[in-house]
Amino acid sequence: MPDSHRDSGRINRRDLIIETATRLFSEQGYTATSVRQIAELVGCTEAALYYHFKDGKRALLQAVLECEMPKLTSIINGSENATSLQAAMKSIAMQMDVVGPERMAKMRWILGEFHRLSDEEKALFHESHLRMHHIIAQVLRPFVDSDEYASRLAWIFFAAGFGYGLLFWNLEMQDVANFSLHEFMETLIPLLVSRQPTP
Amino acid sequence: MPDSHRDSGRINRRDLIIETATRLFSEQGYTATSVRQIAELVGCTEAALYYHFKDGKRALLQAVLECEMPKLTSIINGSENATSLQAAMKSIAMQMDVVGPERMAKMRWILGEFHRLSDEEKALFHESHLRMHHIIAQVLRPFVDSDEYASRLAWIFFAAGFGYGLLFWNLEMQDVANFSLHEFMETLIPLLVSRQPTP
DNA sequence: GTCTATATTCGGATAGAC
DNA sequence: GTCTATCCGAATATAGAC
Repeated sequence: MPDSHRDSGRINRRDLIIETATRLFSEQGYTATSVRQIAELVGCTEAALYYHFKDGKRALLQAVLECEMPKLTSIINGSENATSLQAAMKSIAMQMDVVGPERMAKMRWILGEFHRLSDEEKALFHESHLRMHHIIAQVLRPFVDSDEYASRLAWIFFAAGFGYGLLFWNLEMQDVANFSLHEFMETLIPLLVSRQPTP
Repeated sequence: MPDSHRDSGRINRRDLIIETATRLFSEQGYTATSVRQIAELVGCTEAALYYHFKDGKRALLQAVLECEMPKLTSIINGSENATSLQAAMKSIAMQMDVVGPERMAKMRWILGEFHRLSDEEKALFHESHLRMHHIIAQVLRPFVDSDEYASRLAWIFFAAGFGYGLLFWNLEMQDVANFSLHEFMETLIPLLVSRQPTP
């Protein structure tokens, strides 16, 4: 990977292309987005785009997938020093609200495109989500009896938050049902902290 | 809508087209699927397809969306006469396992395509999911103190199951993490039944 | 209802000049 | 690195014969 330096305050063209492609793929889907359209929005020609991504559209997809997968874990900021299970979960839930529509759009897109990705591309997400789960489990660990239970609780919390986001933000259920993320978490978290390992 | 009768055991061609389109849209996405390909699989020409759907591909999408939205609620079969909150949830969870990859694939596809649908098309799903939530809430209602709490619990249960399905089946986390739907529910349900309205 | 044939537009991709 | 010009295949859609 070549150094992606900035020249005089503007990000270089290659990065701009990736950025633009990410937006368009997320909004329209991979196949529905044409190289032509990306080039237009970037402000260059298709030929220029093929200079940066020799293998064409597919290489661009690759780059988009590899890019900005990192800060998924930033969701946990500040949760490390929570003093109770309840506080830890609340802290994570707060961060979830900040994820915002931008990242959610990309998530939604990948969800739809996932089964068509190659094994290597899939592995990227598996790794990223496992890391995410692992960090949540670590944050919860001090307040439960076993690693095993921390892991389960982390999956449940992850899945519930994920499901809420998709139902209410992605499928726009918020337009027809009154249940804010805050209310959701206010109801869920007390339930999740109510018990230790299997009764 | 004209009568979709069968002629001598075979479903009529219009229905066959919808069925085929549903499969292809789910697998490849709307834009990635060509009218040509649908016609080939159906075993007719594009022209024949345009006879059945005068407004072309978009009309086909419409038909696919309107079709088979019903039996979402069949998930609740047998849960009506549960004798405890725990039993009711378990019963619903069991049915979820039966939904199978076919419906899940369509769900996944719609999730990705949703934000590009028209308001009328979106309304179809809002209605369907609200009905789903409402039925779950009704099943849970006898075992909790208020309609309000039944509603919240139903959303949580819905979102958690939804999130599990997408994470483990759709994003194929089952390949890299050991957490079966059974284990998930075995852990979640006891937590959800542990308390009544806000403490 | 279904076909053949065709119009037309748009897609990804490349060659070669600058 | 970026452009102009171009190739070619595939897409949606329609006309008109049977």
